[in-house]
Amino acid sequence: MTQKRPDPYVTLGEFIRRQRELSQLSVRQLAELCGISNPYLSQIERGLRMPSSMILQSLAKGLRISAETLYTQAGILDPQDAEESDVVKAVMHDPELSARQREMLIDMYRSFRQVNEKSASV
Amino acid sequence: MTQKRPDPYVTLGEFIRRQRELSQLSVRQLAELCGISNPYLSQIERGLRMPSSMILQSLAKGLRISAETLYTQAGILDPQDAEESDVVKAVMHDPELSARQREMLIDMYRSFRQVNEKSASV
DNA sequence: TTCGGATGCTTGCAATAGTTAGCGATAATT
DNA sequence: AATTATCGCTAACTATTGCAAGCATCCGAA
Repeated sequence: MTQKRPDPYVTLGEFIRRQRELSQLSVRQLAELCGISNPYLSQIERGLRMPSSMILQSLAKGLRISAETLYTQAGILDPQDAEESDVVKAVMHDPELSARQREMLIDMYRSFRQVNEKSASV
Repeated sequence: MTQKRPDPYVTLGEFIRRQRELSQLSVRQLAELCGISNPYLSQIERGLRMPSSMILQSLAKGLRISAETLYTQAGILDPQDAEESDVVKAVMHDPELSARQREMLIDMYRSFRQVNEKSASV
């Protein structure tokens, strides 16, 4: 556990917006990717609408994130998983990788996190 | 691995009804337990209505089943997610990465695995 | 400047989720 | 037999989701 969590109390909409911006997508682009209308996505991000299960599933696919994570963010699923540094742990425990491959994956992961942190602070 | 599935093609409603009957509950009883109206539960079980995320969550609690199981039954969560490697799952769950970064990590991981498989078989 | 395109947002409207009231059937009690 | 209670379901309604059309702003090119 336990990297620091960005914010314990983000709403689903804020989370989606953040993910979208991290992916450098406009509202319209993500909306089309998910097969939903752009005004509706805008409303979801601002918390004016509560998307149905199907819409959430589409959003998860569009953002390439697990639906469970979205549900957890939405407060719909119990937040027992949703760990951040689990990536490192899982990589470390995978017996099918070589030591060198593990190292590369972890380095790459950490550099991504670092880059994101810097761009987020601006 | 995953529990054995009762039936490959049960609908969400059929699944809920079966669970309810297993629990020896009437429609009204389960409905009250979940805080929803009994006609609505009846409609869900017969496949006439598609419950929202919140309702599904209530049903999961009432039936003492993990919400993920219900979501999978509803075809909302991909069952194949459960079969992914821990690394892929962890990457998919990481909310701090962008969609593109996740994709790159997963691609890289898979190519590693593939390379190892080939060299191992020789 | 003026135009064209991309950005996010507002506004009605159609479709569907979810409710309250109540019906007909069955079963147990009096 | 009559009453009472519980069963699942129908009907009619309200509330909310999700969409198409369009507005206002900004930015780069002519």
